[in-house]
Amino acid sequence: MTRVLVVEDEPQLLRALGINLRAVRYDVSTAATGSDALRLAAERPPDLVVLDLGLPDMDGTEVVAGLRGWTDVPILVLSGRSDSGDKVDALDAGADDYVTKPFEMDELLARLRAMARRGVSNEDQPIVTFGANTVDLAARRISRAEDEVRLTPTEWHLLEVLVRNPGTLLSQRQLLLEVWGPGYETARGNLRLYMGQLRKKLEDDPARPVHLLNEPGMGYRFQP
Amino acid sequence: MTRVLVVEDEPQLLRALGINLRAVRYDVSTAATGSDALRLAAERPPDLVVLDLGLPDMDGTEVVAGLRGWTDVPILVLSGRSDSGDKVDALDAGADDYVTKPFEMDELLARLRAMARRGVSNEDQPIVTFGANTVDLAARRISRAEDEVRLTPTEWHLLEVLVRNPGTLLSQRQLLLEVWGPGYETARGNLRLYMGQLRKKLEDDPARPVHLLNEPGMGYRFQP
DNA sequence: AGCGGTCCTAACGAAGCCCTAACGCCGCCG
DNA sequence: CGGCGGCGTTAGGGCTTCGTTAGGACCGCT
Repeated sequence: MTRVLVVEDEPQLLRALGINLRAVRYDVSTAATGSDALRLAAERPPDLVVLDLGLPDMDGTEVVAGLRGWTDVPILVLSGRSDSGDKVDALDAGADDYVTKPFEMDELLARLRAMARRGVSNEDQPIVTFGANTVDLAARRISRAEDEVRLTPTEWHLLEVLVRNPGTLLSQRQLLLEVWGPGYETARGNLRLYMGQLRKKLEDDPARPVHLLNEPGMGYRFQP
Repeated sequence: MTRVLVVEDEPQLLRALGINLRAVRYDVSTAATGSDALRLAAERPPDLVVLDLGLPDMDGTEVVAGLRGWTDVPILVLSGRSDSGDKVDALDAGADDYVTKPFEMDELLARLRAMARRGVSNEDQPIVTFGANTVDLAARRISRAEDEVRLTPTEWHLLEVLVRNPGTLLSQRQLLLEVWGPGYETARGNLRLYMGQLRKKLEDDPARPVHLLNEPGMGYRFQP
């Protein structure tokens, strides 16, 4: 049976994860702190690790580094909305994939399956191509016709939300809530600004977007 | 017994909901704020959630997201006339159904039964097909014979109301109230206008509609 | 302190959408 | 046969939304 180590300090979420994972026949062990996690992993090396970044005792990056020092076990990171910086650091430190809270349990399970299937340390398919662009969400890189495209953190966040919902129309309220957080639901001008930036960097003809589309009065849509 | 969590801040409505739900043998627990709701749901996961969008402490979307982060429990949203934007966002965030205030208690109970029957972890049916059209309500997308059809916000709203009540005759007053809100009950010309737009975009022969039908003096009917 | 980069606000044409009004058409009734 | 009301369609003005540019505030870094 596949052994999963879940590292999560919120009891409710820990419980929910345990139930769901056991329901699909994983052998689950849990830890509430980073040090516990490292100790447990050393005692009985798991096949997969689910790691919340918001731990009380250690930085998520340190936990990843502590594991990566001696094992290639696939690590899936759970990141809250506010930890986007930590998330990037964790991926750089060697995590394999991530899911942003709040997440669908289905999605988490799917990503876990993908990681288990690939076996050891391979990338998921957070790689999306559209037009001349190749977007690697996990590595945070974009190449556009052999060139590198550089995006600011906010641009990344916005693009990420769009790319993760291909073909779906996202209301401006939804986007603002996801990217800027509560309290910015009315800053529509901001959204227009950053959508413009993305188009300028990613569209062949920024004045006539093909992939980053607006539907007046409704919201924006990413069309692969 | 089926457990229902009711999230409602108006005491009278909360009381009415409690009485009616208990009368039909639901096990009811209640919360007056979003944070209470999340806490209660975590402690004793309910089988159904009835959620008012107009809560004092949190945005309805956040509550839905907070639940969807770890559970697939069916969520029915109560939305006031003024929260129509919130309602859409709540559905996008993962709510399963909604009822507009003021509502008939019978209808709410019926929709609750429908959600319970579908059971946990079953999705809505946000995809409807009629004629050459495929309507994806969640993604806000319509394809018509390989082509994309673009609808304005008002057209979407109107179509949504019709599609959610297939085969049912909806009075003009009902439609006007739902789409345009109070104060526009007499703007019949408006309804004719937008019905025409929908027919032009969705019917094979707009002059001889097959799916978007009028019953003179009565109202309109959507025929799948 | 200076500087490059990022983020936010304000402002302004341009485009799109919504509503009102008006005109034909049809069926119904006197 | 003529009036009447409901329906469908078209056209135009007012308003909202969108894309874009410019400028200033706020970092972290040298």
